[in-house]
Amino acid sequence: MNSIAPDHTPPEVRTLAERVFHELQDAIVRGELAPGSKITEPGLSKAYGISRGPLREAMRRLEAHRLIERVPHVGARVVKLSMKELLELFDVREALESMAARLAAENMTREEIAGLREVLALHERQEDLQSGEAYYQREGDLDFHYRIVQGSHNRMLMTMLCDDLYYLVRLYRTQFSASGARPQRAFVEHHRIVDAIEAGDAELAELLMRRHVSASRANVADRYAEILKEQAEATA
Amino acid sequence: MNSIAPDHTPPEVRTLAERVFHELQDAIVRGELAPGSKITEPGLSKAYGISRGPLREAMRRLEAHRLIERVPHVGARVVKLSMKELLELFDVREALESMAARLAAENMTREEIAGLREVLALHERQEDLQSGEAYYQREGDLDFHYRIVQGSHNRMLMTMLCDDLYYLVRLYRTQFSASGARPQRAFVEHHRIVDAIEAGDAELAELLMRRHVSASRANVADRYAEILKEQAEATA
DNA sequence: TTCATGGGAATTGTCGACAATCAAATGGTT
DNA sequence: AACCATTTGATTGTCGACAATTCCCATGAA
Repeated sequence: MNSIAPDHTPPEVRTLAERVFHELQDAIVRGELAPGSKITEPGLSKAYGISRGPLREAMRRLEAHRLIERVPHVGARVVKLSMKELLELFDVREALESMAARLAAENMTREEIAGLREVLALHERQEDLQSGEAYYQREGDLDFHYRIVQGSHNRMLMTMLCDDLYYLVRLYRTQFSASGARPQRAFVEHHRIVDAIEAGDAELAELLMRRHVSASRANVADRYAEILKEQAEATA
Repeated sequence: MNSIAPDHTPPEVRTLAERVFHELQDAIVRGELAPGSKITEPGLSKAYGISRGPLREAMRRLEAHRLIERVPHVGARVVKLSMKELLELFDVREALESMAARLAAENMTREEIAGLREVLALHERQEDLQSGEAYYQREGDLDFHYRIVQGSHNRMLMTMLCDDLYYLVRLYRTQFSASGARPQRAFVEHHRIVDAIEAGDAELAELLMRRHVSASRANVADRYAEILKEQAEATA
Protein backbone atom coordinates (compact mmCIF):
# COMPACT_ATOMS: atom_id res chain seq x y z
CA MET A 1 0.00 0.00 0.00
CA ASN A 2 2.64 2.53 0.96
CA SER A 3 5.78 0.81 -0.20
CA ILE A 4 8.76 3.08 -0.16
CA ALA A 5 10.55 1.27 -2.92
CA PRO A 6 9.33 0.39 -6.38
CA ASP A 7 7.67 -2.96 -6.74
CA HIS A 8 10.44 -5.45 -7.34
CA THR A 9 8.33 -8.60 -7.55
CA PRO A 10 7.32 -8.97 -11.17
CA PRO A 11 3.96 -10.53 -11.90
CA GLU A 12 5.22 -12.79 -14.64
CA VAL A 13 7.38 -15.67 -13.56
CA ARG A 14 5.52 -18.29 -15.50
CA THR A 15 8.44 -19.16 -17.72
CA LEU A 16 12.17 -19.58 -17.33
CA ALA A 17 12.91 -16.86 -19.85
CA GLU A 18 10.81 -14.38 -17.87
CA ARG A 19 12.41 -15.33 -14.60
CA VAL A 20 15.98 -15.06 -15.79
CA PHE A 21 15.15 -11.83 -17.58
CA HIS A 22 14.07 -10.20 -14.35
CA GLU A 23 16.99 -11.68 -12.42
CA LEU A 24 19.47 -10.39 -14.95
CA GLN A 25 17.74 -7.04 -15.03
CA ASP A 26 18.11 -6.76 -11.27
CA ALA A 27 21.69 -8.01 -11.33
CA ILE A 28 22.65 -5.40 -13.89
CA VAL A 29 20.87 -2.53 -12.20
CA ARG A 30 22.37 -3.42 -8.82
CA GLY A 31 25.83 -3.50 -10.31
CA GLU A 32 26.43 -7.20 -9.66
CA LEU A 33 27.22 -7.47 -13.34
CA ALA A 34 29.79 -4.76 -13.87
CA PRO A 35 29.01 -2.20 -16.58
CA GLY A 36 30.96 -2.95 -19.72
CA SER A 37 31.70 -6.52 -18.69
CA LYS A 38 31.23 -9.19 -21.29
CA ILE A 39 28.53 -11.75 -20.66
CA THR A 40 28.68 -15.11 -22.37
CA GLU A 41 25.80 -17.43 -23.01
CA PRO A 42 27.40 -20.61 -21.70
CA GLY A 43 28.48 -18.73 -18.60
CA LEU A 44 25.04 -17.39 -17.71
CA SER A 45 23.48 -20.65 -18.81
CA LYS A 46 25.56 -22.50 -16.23
CA ALA A 47 25.08 -19.83 -13.58
CA TYR A 48 21.30 -19.79 -13.77
CA GLY A 49 20.92 -23.48 -14.49
CA ILE A 50 18.94 -23.10 -17.68
CA SER A 51 19.45 -23.89 -21.31
CA ARG A 52 20.66 -21.35 -23.82
CA GLY A 53 17.27 -21.12 -25.52
CA PRO A 54 15.34 -19.22 -22.86
CA LEU A 55 18.52 -17.37 -21.94
CA ARG A 56 18.87 -15.94 -25.42
CA GLU A 57 15.27 -14.76 -25.32
CA ALA A 58 15.91 -13.04 -22.03
CA MET A 59 18.98 -11.40 -23.52
CA ARG A 60 16.98 -10.20 -26.49
CA ARG A 61 14.62 -8.49 -24.09
CA LEU A 62 17.50 -6.98 -22.13
CA GLU A 63 18.88 -5.68 -25.41
CA ALA A 64 15.55 -4.06 -26.29
CA HIS A 65 15.54 -2.44 -22.85
CA ARG A 66 19.02 -1.06 -23.48
CA LEU A 67 20.58 -2.90 -20.56
CA ILE A 68 22.97 -4.94 -22.69
CA GLU A 69 24.51 -4.35 -26.09
CA ARG A 70 24.91 -7.17 -28.56
CA VAL A 71 27.03 -7.58 -31.65
CA PRO A 72 26.15 -10.46 -33.98
CA HIS A 73 28.59 -13.35 -33.83
CA VAL A 74 30.65 -11.55 -31.24
CA GLY A 75 28.78 -11.30 -27.98
CA ALA A 76 27.04 -9.09 -25.48
CA ARG A 77 28.24 -6.57 -22.89
CA VAL A 78 26.50 -4.87 -20.02
CA VAL A 79 25.85 -1.28 -21.03
CA LYS A 80 28.18 1.35 -19.69
CA LEU A 81 26.58 4.76 -19.66
CA SER A 82 28.84 7.54 -20.76
CA MET A 83 28.24 11.03 -19.46
CA LYS A 84 26.97 12.03 -22.89
CA GLU A 85 24.40 9.25 -22.84
CA LEU A 86 23.43 10.08 -19.30
CA LEU A 87 22.66 13.65 -20.28
CA GLU A 88 20.68 12.33 -23.24
CA LEU A 89 18.69 10.22 -20.80
CA PHE A 90 17.90 13.32 -18.79
CA ASP A 91 16.61 15.13 -21.86
CA VAL A 92 14.28 12.26 -22.62
CA ARG A 93 13.15 12.13 -19.01
CA GLU A 94 12.47 15.85 -19.05
CA ALA A 95 10.24 15.46 -22.10
CA LEU A 96 8.34 12.40 -20.89
CA GLU A 97 8.02 13.22 -17.21
CA SER A 98 6.80 16.75 -17.78
CA MET A 99 4.14 15.30 -20.04
CA ALA A 100 3.35 12.75 -17.34
CA ALA A 101 2.95 15.49 -14.75
CA ARG A 102 0.61 17.38 -17.06
CA LEU A 103 -1.54 14.32 -17.62
CA ALA A 104 -1.40 13.45 -13.93
CA ALA A 105 -2.84 16.85 -13.08
CA GLU A 106 -5.70 16.09 -15.43
CA ASN A 107 -6.34 12.47 -14.60
CA MET A 108 -5.16 11.56 -11.11
CA THR A 109 -7.86 10.41 -8.71
CA ARG A 110 -8.29 11.68 -5.18
CA GLU A 111 -6.97 8.40 -3.81
CA GLU A 112 -3.89 8.49 -5.99
CA ILE A 113 -3.07 12.01 -4.86
CA ALA A 114 -3.50 10.98 -1.23
CA GLY A 115 -1.12 8.07 -1.79
CA LEU A 116 1.36 10.43 -3.36
CA ARG A 117 1.26 12.72 -0.34
CA GLU A 118 1.77 9.71 1.90
CA VAL A 119 4.85 8.68 -0.02
CA LEU A 120 6.23 12.16 0.30
CA ALA A 121 5.71 12.21 4.07
CA LEU A 122 7.24 8.76 4.52
CA HIS A 123 10.07 9.82 2.34
CA GLU A 124 10.86 12.86 4.47
CA ARG A 125 10.59 10.94 7.72
CA GLN A 126 13.20 8.49 6.49
CA GLU A 127 15.38 11.37 5.48
CA ASP A 128 15.19 12.71 9.05
CA LEU A 129 16.06 9.37 10.58
CA GLN A 130 19.04 8.46 8.49
CA SER A 131 20.21 11.54 6.74
CA GLY A 132 23.30 10.76 4.74
CA GLU A 133 21.97 7.35 3.81
CA ALA A 134 21.39 8.30 0.24
CA TYR A 135 20.10 4.99 -1.03
CA TYR A 136 16.68 5.18 0.53
CA GLN A 137 16.37 8.78 -0.45
CA ARG A 138 16.99 7.87 -4.04
CA GLU A 139 14.65 4.91 -4.12
CA GLY A 140 12.05 7.12 -2.52
CA ASP A 141 12.64 9.69 -5.21
CA LEU A 142 12.04 7.09 -7.88
CA ASP A 143 8.91 5.96 -6.07
CA PHE A 144 7.61 9.53 -6.24
CA HIS A 145 8.23 9.71 -9.95
CA TYR A 146 6.70 6.26 -10.42
CA ARG A 147 3.44 7.37 -8.89
CA ILE A 148 3.15 10.45 -11.01
CA VAL A 149 3.69 8.44 -14.15
CA GLN A 150 1.06 5.98 -12.99
CA GLY A 151 -1.21 8.94 -12.38
CA SER A 152 -0.94 9.99 -16.01
CA HIS A 153 -3.14 7.00 -16.86
CA ASN A 154 -1.22 6.71 -20.10
CA ARG A 155 -0.15 3.11 -20.59
CA MET A 156 2.44 3.87 -23.21
CA LEU A 157 4.07 6.51 -21.06
CA MET A 158 4.02 4.13 -18.11
CA THR A 159 5.82 1.32 -19.86
CA MET A 160 8.35 3.66 -21.43
CA LEU A 161 9.30 5.29 -18.16
CA CYS A 162 8.76 2.54 -15.60
CA ASP A 163 9.80 -0.47 -17.66
CA ASP A 164 12.65 1.11 -19.57
CA LEU A 165 14.04 4.45 -18.49
CA TYR A 166 13.84 4.05 -14.73
CA TYR A 167 15.99 0.94 -14.87
CA LEU A 168 18.59 2.98 -16.70
CA VAL A 169 18.31 5.67 -14.06
CA ARG A 170 18.96 3.13 -11.34
CA LEU A 171 21.83 1.69 -13.32
CA TYR A 172 23.34 5.12 -13.58
CA ARG A 173 23.03 5.63 -9.84
CA THR A 174 24.98 2.51 -9.07
CA GLN A 175 27.44 3.02 -11.90
CA PHE A 176 28.37 6.54 -10.89
CA SER A 177 27.65 5.76 -7.24
CA ALA A 178 25.64 8.93 -7.34
CA SER A 179 25.13 10.33 -3.88
CA GLY A 180 21.75 11.87 -3.28
CA ALA A 181 22.71 15.50 -3.42
CA ARG A 182 20.38 18.46 -3.17
CA PRO A 183 17.85 16.56 -1.05
CA GLN A 184 16.04 19.42 0.64
CA ARG A 185 15.63 21.34 -2.59
CA ALA A 186 14.25 18.26 -4.28
CA PHE A 187 11.77 17.85 -1.42
CA VAL A 188 10.44 21.33 -1.92
CA GLU A 189 10.12 20.77 -5.64
CA HIS A 190 8.26 17.51 -5.07
CA HIS A 191 5.77 19.25 -2.84
CA ARG A 192 5.18 22.04 -5.31
CA ILE A 193 4.52 19.50 -8.04
CA VAL A 194 1.97 17.66 -5.95
CA ASP A 195 0.33 20.95 -5.10
CA ALA A 196 -0.06 21.76 -8.77
CA ILE A 197 -1.42 18.30 -9.50
CA GLU A 198 -3.92 18.54 -6.69
CA ALA A 199 -5.03 21.93 -7.94
CA GLY A 200 -5.55 20.42 -11.36
CA ASP A 201 -3.14 22.95 -12.84
CA ALA A 202 -1.75 20.90 -15.71
CA GLU A 203 0.45 23.60 -17.15
CA LEU A 204 2.08 24.40 -13.84
CA ALA A 205 2.62 20.75 -12.97
CA GLU A 206 4.27 20.26 -16.32
CA LEU A 207 6.49 23.28 -15.93
CA LEU A 208 7.56 22.36 -12.41
CA MET A 209 8.36 18.78 -13.33
CA ARG A 210 10.34 20.02 -16.25
CA ARG A 211 12.38 22.30 -14.06
CA HIS A 212 12.79 19.55 -11.50
CA VAL A 213 14.31 17.12 -13.98
CA SER A 214 16.30 19.87 -15.63
CA ALA A 215 17.78 20.93 -12.28
CA SER A 216 18.70 17.31 -11.60
CA ARG A 217 20.42 17.16 -14.93
CA ALA A 218 22.30 20.37 -14.28
CA ASN A 219 23.37 19.02 -10.91
CA VAL A 220 24.83 15.93 -12.53
CA ALA A 221 26.55 17.95 -15.21
CA ASP A 222 28.10 20.29 -12.65
CA ARG A 223 29.28 17.41 -10.53
CA TYR A 224 30.88 15.85 -13.56
CA ALA A 225 32.65 19.05 -14.51
CA GLU A 226 33.94 19.25 -10.95
CA ILE A 227 35.35 15.75 -11.10
CA LEU A 228 37.03 16.45 -14.40
CA LYS A 229 38.59 19.57 -12.91
CA GLU A 230 39.89 17.68 -9.87
CA GLN A 231 41.40 15.01 -12.07
CA ALA A 232 43.09 17.64 -14.19
CA GLU A 233 44.58 19.28 -11.10
CA ALA A 234 45.72 15.94 -9.69
CA THR A 235 47.68 15.05 -12.79
CA ALA A 236 49.18 18.54 -13.00
CA MET B 1 20.75 11.34 -50.38
CA ASN B 2 17.33 12.87 -50.72
CA SER B 3 15.17 9.83 -50.31
CA ILE B 4 11.55 10.68 -49.91
CA ALA B 5 10.75 7.66 -47.83
CA PRO B 6 12.41 6.47 -44.63
CA ASP B 7 15.25 4.04 -45.04
CA HIS B 8 13.69 0.62 -45.30
CA THR B 9 16.85 -1.39 -45.83
CA PRO B 10 18.12 -2.28 -42.39
CA PRO B 11 21.87 -2.55 -41.94
CA GLU B 12 21.77 -5.75 -39.95
CA VAL B 13 20.87 -8.87 -41.88
CA ARG B 14 23.73 -10.94 -40.60
CA THR B 15 21.52 -13.45 -38.86
CA LEU B 16 18.24 -15.21 -39.55
CA ALA B 17 16.64 -13.77 -36.46
CA GLU B 18 17.48 -10.24 -37.59
CA ARG B 19 16.19 -10.85 -41.09
CA VAL B 20 12.88 -12.33 -40.06
CA PHE B 21 12.46 -9.62 -37.44
CA HIS B 22 12.65 -6.91 -40.08
CA GLU B 23 10.45 -8.86 -42.49
CA LEU B 24 7.80 -9.37 -39.84
CA GLN B 25 8.08 -5.75 -38.80
CA ASP B 26 7.40 -4.66 -42.36
CA ALA B 27 4.62 -7.18 -42.83
CA ILE B 28 2.86 -5.94 -39.72
CA VAL B 29 3.27 -2.26 -40.50
CA ARG B 30 2.06 -2.74 -44.07
CA GLY B 31 -1.00 -4.56 -42.84
CA GLU B 32 -0.14 -7.88 -44.47
CA LEU B 33 -0.55 -9.42 -41.06
CA ALA B 34 -3.93 -8.16 -39.95
CA PRO B 35 -4.07 -6.31 -36.63
CA GLY B 36 -5.39 -8.56 -33.90
CA SER B 37 -4.74 -11.72 -35.88
CA LYS B 38 -3.11 -14.58 -34.05
CA ILE B 39 0.34 -15.61 -35.18
CA THR B 40 1.62 -19.08 -34.43
CA GLU B 41 5.21 -20.17 -34.25
CA PRO B 42 4.91 -23.27 -36.45
CA GLY B 43 3.02 -21.21 -39.01
CA LEU B 44 5.59 -18.45 -39.31
CA SER B 45 8.36 -21.00 -39.02
CA LYS B 46 7.03 -22.76 -42.11
CA ALA B 47 6.27 -19.52 -43.94
CA TYR B 48 9.75 -18.06 -43.54
CA GLY B 49 11.58 -21.35 -43.80
CA ILE B 50 13.43 -21.06 -40.52
CA SER B 51 13.47 -22.92 -37.25
CA ARG B 52 11.50 -21.82 -34.23
CA GLY B 53 14.61 -20.73 -32.35
CA PRO B 54 15.48 -17.59 -34.31
CA LEU B 55 11.79 -16.97 -34.88
CA ARG B 56 11.11 -16.76 -31.16
CA GLU B 57 13.94 -14.28 -30.75
CA ALA B 58 12.49 -12.15 -33.52
CA MET B 59 9.12 -12.32 -31.83
CA ARG B 60 10.63 -11.24 -28.55
CA ARG B 61 12.01 -8.19 -30.27
CA LEU B 62 8.67 -7.46 -31.91
CA GLU B 63 7.08 -7.72 -28.49
CA ALA B 64 9.54 -5.23 -27.04
CA HIS B 65 8.74 -2.87 -29.91
CA ARG B 66 5.03 -3.19 -29.13
CA LEU B 67 4.16 -4.67 -32.52
CA ILE B 68 2.88 -7.96 -31.13
CA GLU B 69 1.44 -8.93 -27.78
CA ARG B 70 2.33 -12.21 -26.16
CA VAL B 71 0.73 -14.21 -23.41
CA PRO B 72 2.80 -17.03 -21.88
CA HIS B 73 1.66 -20.50 -22.93
CA VAL B 74 -1.07 -19.01 -25.04
CA GLY B 75 0.36 -17.23 -28.03
CA ALA B 76 0.95 -13.94 -29.76
CA ARG B 77 -1.28 -11.54 -31.68
CA VAL B 78 -0.52 -8.60 -33.90
CA VAL B 79 -1.22 -5.46 -31.92
CA LYS B 80 -4.48 -3.69 -32.66
CA LEU B 81 -4.39 -0.05 -31.71
CA SER B 82 -7.53 1.22 -30.05
CA MET B 83 -8.43 4.87 -30.36
CA LYS B 84 -7.47 5.35 -26.73
CA GLU B 85 -4.01 3.92 -27.36
CA LEU B 86 -3.65 5.98 -30.49
CA LEU B 87 -4.29 9.17 -28.56
CA GLU B 88 -1.79 8.00 -25.96
CA LEU B 89 0.71 7.56 -28.74
CA PHE B 90 0.13 11.14 -29.82
CA ASP B 91 0.76 12.43 -26.32
CA VAL B 92 4.08 10.62 -26.21
CA ARG B 93 4.96 11.91 -29.66
CA GLU B 94 4.13 15.43 -28.59
CA ALA B 95 6.49 15.17 -25.65
CA LEU B 96 9.37 13.54 -27.50
CA GLU B 97 9.14 15.36 -30.81
CA SER B 98 8.89 18.79 -29.28
CA MET B 99 12.04 17.97 -27.34
CA ALA B 100 13.61 16.74 -30.56
CA ALA B 101 12.77 20.00 -32.30
CA ARG B 102 14.30 21.97 -29.47
CA LEU B 103 17.51 19.96 -29.61
CA ALA B 104 17.52 20.11 -33.39
CA ALA B 105 17.46 23.91 -33.24
CA GLU B 106 20.51 23.74 -31.01
CA ASN B 107 22.47 21.01 -32.74
CA MET B 108 21.57 20.68 -36.40
CA THR B 109 24.34 21.37 -38.87
CA ARG B 110 24.04 23.58 -41.91
CA GLU B 111 24.04 20.52 -44.17
CA GLU B 112 21.29 18.81 -42.22
CA ILE B 113 19.11 21.90 -42.42
CA ALA B 114 19.70 22.12 -46.16
CA GLY B 115 18.68 18.48 -46.52
CA LEU B 116 15.58 19.15 -44.52
CA ARG B 117 14.61 22.02 -46.81
CA GLU B 118 15.20 19.76 -49.79
CA VAL B 119 12.87 17.12 -48.39
CA LEU B 120 10.23 19.75 -47.86
CA ALA B 121 10.49 20.98 -51.45
CA LEU B 122 10.40 17.47 -52.88
CA HIS B 123 7.51 16.73 -50.66
CA GLU B 124 5.50 19.66 -51.94
CA ARG B 125 6.30 18.94 -55.57
CA GLN B 126 4.95 15.43 -55.18
CA GLU B 127 1.88 16.83 -53.54
CA ASP B 128 1.30 19.05 -56.58
CA LEU B 129 1.74 16.18 -59.03
CA GLN B 130 -0.52 13.65 -57.43
CA SER B 131 -2.72 15.44 -54.99
CA GLY B 132 -5.13 13.00 -53.48
CA GLU B 133 -2.52 10.30 -53.38
CA ALA B 134 -2.17 10.41 -49.65
CA TYR B 135 0.40 7.68 -49.27
CA TYR B 136 3.37 9.69 -50.45
CA GLN B 137 2.26 12.65 -48.48
CA ARG B 138 2.23 10.58 -45.35
CA GLU B 139 5.53 8.87 -45.97
CA GLY B 140 6.99 12.26 -46.78
CA ASP B 141 5.58 13.57 -43.53
CA LEU B 142 7.33 10.82 -41.63
CA ASP B 143 10.54 11.56 -43.51
CA PHE B 144 10.34 15.14 -42.33
CA HIS B 145 9.92 14.09 -38.75
CA TYR B 146 12.70 11.53 -39.12
CA ARG B 147 15.17 14.18 -40.12
CA ILE B 148 14.35 16.45 -37.25
CA VAL B 149 14.81 13.64 -34.79
CA GLN B 150 18.13 12.82 -36.41
CA GLY B 151 19.02 16.47 -36.08
CA SER B 152 18.56 16.34 -32.33
CA HIS B 153 21.81 14.36 -32.18
CA ASN B 154 20.34 12.50 -29.23
CA ARG B 155 20.79 8.78 -29.77
CA MET B 156 18.26 7.73 -27.19
CA LEU B 157 15.62 9.99 -28.65
CA MET B 158 16.43 8.69 -32.11
CA THR B 159 15.98 5.04 -31.27
CA MET B 160 12.83 5.70 -29.28
CA LEU B 161 11.14 7.62 -32.05
CA CYS B 162 12.58 6.09 -35.21
CA ASP B 163 12.93 2.49 -34.08
CA ASP B 164 9.79 2.24 -31.98
CA LEU B 165 7.14 4.91 -32.23
CA TYR B 166 7.27 5.64 -35.95
CA TYR B 167 6.52 2.02 -36.75
CA LEU B 168 3.44 2.30 -34.59
CA VAL B 169 2.48 5.49 -36.41
CA ARG B 170 2.75 3.72 -39.73
CA LEU B 171 0.78 0.79 -38.37
CA TYR B 172 -1.96 3.15 -37.32
CA ARG B 173 -2.05 4.72 -40.77
CA THR B 174 -2.65 1.37 -42.42
CA GLN B 175 -4.95 0.13 -39.71
CA PHE B 176 -7.24 3.13 -39.81
CA SER B 177 -6.48 3.69 -43.50
CA ALA B 178 -5.86 7.25 -42.48
CA SER B 179 -6.11 9.58 -45.44
CA GLY B 180 -3.65 12.43 -45.43
CA ALA B 181 -5.95 15.22 -44.33
CA ARG B 182 -4.99 18.79 -43.66
CA PRO B 183 -2.05 18.70 -46.06
CA GLN B 184 -1.61 22.38 -46.83
CA ARG B 185 -1.85 23.36 -43.20
CA ALA B 186 0.74 20.76 -42.30
CA PHE B 187 3.02 22.12 -45.02
CA VAL B 188 2.90 25.57 -43.54
CA GLU B 189 3.62 24.22 -40.09
CA HIS B 190 6.57 22.23 -41.39
CA HIS B 191 8.05 25.34 -42.94
CA ARG B 192 7.63 27.37 -39.79
CA ILE B 193 9.38 24.67 -37.80
CA VAL B 194 12.33 24.61 -40.16
CA ASP B 195 12.51 28.39 -40.02
CA ALA B 196 12.74 28.29 -36.26
CA ILE B 197 15.39 25.58 -36.37
CA GLU B 198 17.44 27.50 -38.89
CA ALA B 199 17.21 30.60 -36.73
CA GLY B 200 18.44 28.57 -33.79
CA ASP B 201 15.32 29.49 -31.85
CA ALA B 202 15.00 26.37 -29.71
CA GLU B 203 12.01 27.51 -27.72
CA LEU B 204 10.02 28.43 -30.79
CA ALA B 205 10.91 25.23 -32.62
CA GLU B 206 9.78 23.27 -29.61
CA LEU B 207 6.52 25.17 -29.32
CA LEU B 208 5.71 24.86 -33.01
CA MET B 209 6.43 21.16 -33.12
CA ARG B 210 4.29 20.71 -30.07
CA ARG B 211 1.40 22.48 -31.70
CA HIS B 212 1.97 20.57 -34.92
CA VAL B 213 1.67 17.18 -33.26
CA SER B 214 -1.15 18.39 -31.05
CA ALA B 215 -3.11 19.60 -34.08
CA SER B 216 -2.56 16.26 -35.75
CA ARG B 217 -3.89 14.57 -32.67
CA ALA B 218 -6.93 16.82 -32.56
CA ASN B 219 -7.54 16.10 -36.23
CA VAL B 220 -7.57 12.37 -35.57
CA ALA B 221 -9.81 12.76 -32.56
CA ASP B 222 -12.29 14.90 -34.51
CA ARG B 223 -12.34 12.47 -37.39
CA TYR B 224 -13.03 9.66 -34.99
CA ALA B 225 -15.87 11.51 -33.35
CA GLU B 226 -17.28 12.13 -36.82
CA ILE B 227 -17.17 8.46 -37.69
CA LEU B 228 -18.87 7.54 -34.45
CA LYS B 229 -21.59 10.05 -35.17
CA GLU B 230 -22.13 8.70 -38.70
CA GLN B 231 -22.37 5.18 -37.40
CA ALA B 232 -24.90 6.24 -34.80
CA GLU B 233 -27.01 7.91 -37.48
CA ALA B 234 -26.72 4.93 -39.79
CA THR B 235 -28.06 2.56 -37.19
CA ALA B 236 -30.84 4.96 -36.25
C1' DT C 1 -30.74 -25.82 -24.84
C1' DT C 2 -27.14 -24.93 -21.66
C1' DC C 3 -23.51 -26.07 -18.88
C1' DA C 4 -19.88 -28.93 -17.05
C1' DT C 5 -16.33 -32.52 -18.01
C1' DG C 6 -13.05 -35.06 -20.11
C1' DG C 7 -9.90 -36.45 -23.85
C1' DG C 8 -7.16 -35.33 -27.80
C1' DA C 9 -4.79 -32.23 -30.85
C1' DA C 10 -2.11 -28.36 -31.37
C1' DT C 11 0.89 -24.91 -29.57
C1' DT C 12 4.25 -23.19 -26.50
C1' DG C 13 8.41 -23.91 -23.45
C1' DT C 14 12.73 -26.23 -22.95
C1' DC C 15 16.68 -28.85 -24.03
C1' DG C 16 20.98 -30.75 -26.10
C1' DA C 17 23.74 -31.15 -30.31
C1' DC C 18 25.66 -29.52 -34.66
C1' DA C 19 27.25 -25.83 -37.87
C1' DA C 20 29.10 -21.19 -38.66
C1' DT C 21 31.71 -17.46 -37.18
C1' DC C 22 34.99 -14.89 -34.60
C1' DA C 23 39.12 -14.08 -31.42
C1' DA C 24 43.38 -15.31 -29.69
C1' DA C 25 47.59 -17.96 -29.95
C1' DT C 26 51.06 -20.00 -32.74
C1' DG C 27 54.48 -19.99 -35.97
C1' DG C 28 56.90 -18.25 -39.97
C1' DT C 29 58.75 -14.43 -42.85
C1' DT C 30 60.91 -9.97 -43.78
C1' DA D 1 61.71 -7.08 -33.52
C1' DA D 2 57.62 -6.36 -36.16
C1' DC D 3 54.18 -8.04 -39.15
C1' DC D 4 51.21 -11.33 -41.41
C1' DA D 5 49.09 -16.04 -42.24
C1' DT D 6 47.27 -20.13 -40.09
C1' DT D 7 45.34 -22.86 -36.84
C1' DT D 8 43.01 -23.75 -32.62
C1' DG D 9 39.76 -22.81 -29.24
C1' DA D 10 35.65 -20.89 -27.77
C1' DT D 11 31.35 -18.58 -28.59
C1' DT D 12 27.41 -17.62 -31.22
C1' DG D 13 23.71 -19.10 -34.58
C1' DT D 14 20.60 -22.70 -35.91
C1' DC D 15 18.15 -26.87 -35.78
C1' DG D 16 15.12 -30.82 -34.52
C1' DA D 17 12.98 -33.33 -30.73
C1' DC D 18 10.76 -33.87 -26.25
C1' DA D 19 7.94 -32.11 -22.26
C1' DA D 20 4.34 -29.09 -20.43
C1' DT D 21 0.46 -26.36 -20.97
C1' DT D 22 -3.52 -24.74 -23.18
C1' DC D 23 -7.34 -24.84 -26.38
C1' DC D 24 -11.02 -27.11 -28.77
C1' DC D 25 -14.53 -30.26 -29.27
C1' DA D 26 -17.16 -34.19 -28.25
C1' DT D 27 -19.86 -36.36 -24.79
C1' DG D 28 -23.05 -36.46 -21.22
C1' DA D 29 -26.08 -34.50 -17.44
C1' DA D 30 -29.32 -30.99 -15.64
